[in-house]
This record gives sequence, structure tokens and C-alpha cells, in this order.
Amino acid sequence: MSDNTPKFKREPAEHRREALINATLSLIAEKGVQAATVRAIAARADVSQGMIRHHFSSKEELITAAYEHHMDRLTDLTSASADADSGAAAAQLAAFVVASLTPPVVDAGSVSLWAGFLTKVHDDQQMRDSHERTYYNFRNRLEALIAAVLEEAGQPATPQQLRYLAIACNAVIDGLWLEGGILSGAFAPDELPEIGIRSVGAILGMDLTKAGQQT
Amino acid sequence: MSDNTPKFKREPAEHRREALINATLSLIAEKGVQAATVRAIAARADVSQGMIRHHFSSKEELITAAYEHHMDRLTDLTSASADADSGAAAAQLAAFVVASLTPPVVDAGSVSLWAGFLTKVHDDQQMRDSHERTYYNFRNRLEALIAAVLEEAGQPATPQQLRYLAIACNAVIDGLWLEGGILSGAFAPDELPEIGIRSVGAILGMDLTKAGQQT
DNA sequence: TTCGCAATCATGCAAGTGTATAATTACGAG
DNA sequence: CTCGTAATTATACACTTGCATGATTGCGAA
Repeated sequence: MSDNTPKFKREPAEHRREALINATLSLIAEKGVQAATVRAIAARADVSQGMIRHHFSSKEELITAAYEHHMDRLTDLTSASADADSGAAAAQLAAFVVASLTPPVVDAGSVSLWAGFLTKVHDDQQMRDSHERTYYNFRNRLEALIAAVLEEAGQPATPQQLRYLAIACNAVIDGLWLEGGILSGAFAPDELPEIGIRSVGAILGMDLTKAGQQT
Repeated sequence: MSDNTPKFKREPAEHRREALINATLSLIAEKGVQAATVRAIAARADVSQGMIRHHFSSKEELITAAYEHHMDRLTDLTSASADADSGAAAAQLAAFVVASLTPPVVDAGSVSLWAGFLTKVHDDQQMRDSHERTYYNFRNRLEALIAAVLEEAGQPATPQQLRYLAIACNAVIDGLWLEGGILSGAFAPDELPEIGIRSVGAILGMDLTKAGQQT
């Protein structure tokens, strides 16, 4: 009696890597980092646990890959809505801020993921590099937008000033994003983007509330 | 042959609890949450591992107690420097901001601790309550300071406006504190407090840079 | 001094961890 | 169709984890 039903399917390596990464992310978002064990990840991806070591040199490497995937996604989501706005620079900045402070970027799972990874930054050099890269990536985008807005308003700033402004605006957005994700019930739906727009505007010395509406 | 050297010493329960909490905190700050095992904590506190279950009903409870201890200490450090300033309300607020963005509050270990605990917030109700309490505690202090400053400047705000301002200022401080702790090398020593003072001032619509200097 | 008891310790256990290894099996090249 | 090989699985191993248990022992009360 020959068994014709295949016991498994050979998938392209990239598919498998992606599936494992997604399984890892959903697991961490739902139950925290400590729940992302080799066995749990494999089960969620519907493969045997050996697959992890076959496609990644260690579990740590899978975790790092998952972190980069997650952060890249967040960055893409925010950048996309800024790029989509073809209007004035102020409107683009406003769109960027709003996107950063609205679901799906603001999300309990996202913050949970981010926090979980943050604990690894402490003792993992590779993770530290990854975090640094992501941080500067986001901040530099923000700085470029700010530069354009100031230029547009006829108030060009020195590199030093620009740096300060970018760090400050980045901090507000990060802080709002964080608490919005953790204490999701503590804020009204449009409260966070509203506060974000006002605060970033105040820091830059201009009113962005108008810029956001004409989208 | 009678052995006169005592094999251990009986300590008041409060001493032991504190010792265990301190051991936990230093361990997490140095090597991350995952290093805070029952055995490691007991070793650092120079007691047997049984002590943990004797003085706390579970390891989780010890972790929670350590979190509250840590956050209370941070809150005390910042509040103290605001209270110490008997001058104008603006000066008190400035002192509060500066203290929040200067060592020992800004510290890699502190952030590491905070991040580690944050991952527990996700699935532990008690931890979630604790986090919420700490957050509102800090924000309410900030809101009171802001109210005083606006009052002083003759620009009283509505409760609604006050709430927005407190959330925004809290967010900048949190964001700066965070990145300052993680990317400690990325900022010059006085950069963070400088940016903090300027940004909070900008959000409130006033110049706090002068207020801070006359301390 | 003696004695009881709570504080402390030493040891063990069951469950779960990441990783290593060898046996299977799908599937394209020849 | 056959067959080599890389993908996949199944299983086992060494180790760590939090917690439980029962034996010690310091120390105040009597």
C-alpha cells in the first residue's frame, strides 16, 4: 500500500523565511517575547522545529530578522502617506505625523513587539546596530521633511538647529506612539494625531493644523 | 566539636525584601530581564534561592515589586529637583524637565529596566495597573507644573487644553529620555536637557531657557 | 539555660528551553 | 523512469527554569 499524500512540501527558501518571520511576529505581538519559543514558532508556521535552524543560523538570528522586518514595515507605512501627499511640504509633514499616530502604526501589538525587541538591544550587538539604523532612518526622514517645511516658510535653519528640531519632533512622536499603543483606552480616537500635529507645529514655530486638513 | 560560626543570619523581613529587590534591579539593569532568574537573584543577594518564595508569593510578584520600586525612585528623583526650586513656577518646571533628562534618570540601565518590565505589561494585569499608575502619576505632576506656569504668565488654560499640553510635554520627555538611555553616545552631555527645555517651552508658547539658568 | 518556631538552606523534580543529529522524503536533473 | 540531493521531519540531549519539600538553625521568649 503506497501512500500518495505528500508528507510535506518543498518551498522556496524565501517563502519559508518569510513564513517563519511572520509566525514569530504574530506570536510576540500576541503573547510577548517569552512566548516566541522555537517550538511555538514552528507550530504557528506549520513546520517542524528543525526548520528554524535550517533557514536561520540560530533562533537569535530569526528574532533579529523579524525585528528588522517589523520596523521596516512601520517606516514604510509612515513614509508612504507622506510621499502620497503631493502638496506643500507642510502638508507632507502633517501626513507623516498623522500616519505615525494612527492605526495601524499605533497598535498594542506593534508596541509590544518593539518593547520585546528593545530588551535584546541591551546585550546583542547585532540588535543594537539594527535599532540604531532604524532610529536614524526615521529621524533623517523627519529631518528632511522639516527642512523642506522651514524652507517653504522662508525660515531656513542651520544644520545644528535642524538637528535639534528633528530630535525633538522625533521624541514627541515616539512618546505619543508609545503611550497610545500601551494605554490605548486612555485617548480618544483623534486625540493623538491632533496633539502630535499641534506639538510638532509648536516646536517648529508654525501652524500645521491647516496643512493637514486639505488632504 | 561545636561550630560557632553562624551559617546564616536572621534579618527583618523588610531588609530581605529590599535586598532581593535591589539584587533583581541591578541584575536586570546589567544583563537584561532574561538574566533575572531565581538562582541569579538569590546569588546576588547572597541568600539561598528558597528565600524568594519565602518572602514573595512568586517570582512574578518580586519582579512587580522591583518595577514599582524602580519607577518610584525615578519619580522621586525628578520631583525632588522641582520641589527644591523655590523660585518661579517656570523655574520649577525647567528643573523638572532637566532632572528628567540628566543622569541618573537618563541611564542605560534604567531604560533597560523599563523596557524589560514593559514586556510584562502586555499579559500581566497587575503590571498593567502598576504601569498606568506610574504614568498618570508622572503626567499629573507635569500637568500641575504646567498649570502653575501658565497661571503665572497670565495665560490660564482650559482643562482640555491643559490635558493636551501635559500629554504632549510628557511625550517629548519620554521620547528624549528613551533614546538618551539607549543611544547614550549619540547625544552631547547637555544636548538632551537643552532640547527638552526648548521643546516644552515651544509647546507651552513661552521661553523656558532663562528660567532654568537662575537655579 | 532551654525550647519552640519561624527563617533559612540544600536538594530534588517536572516542565520547557535551544540545539544537534540522523532518518525520511519531495522533486528536479539526467 | 531513476536517482542524488537538499529540504524537511522526528527524536534525543544537555541544560535551565520556577517551584516544592523536608531538613537545619538562629534567636527571642519563658
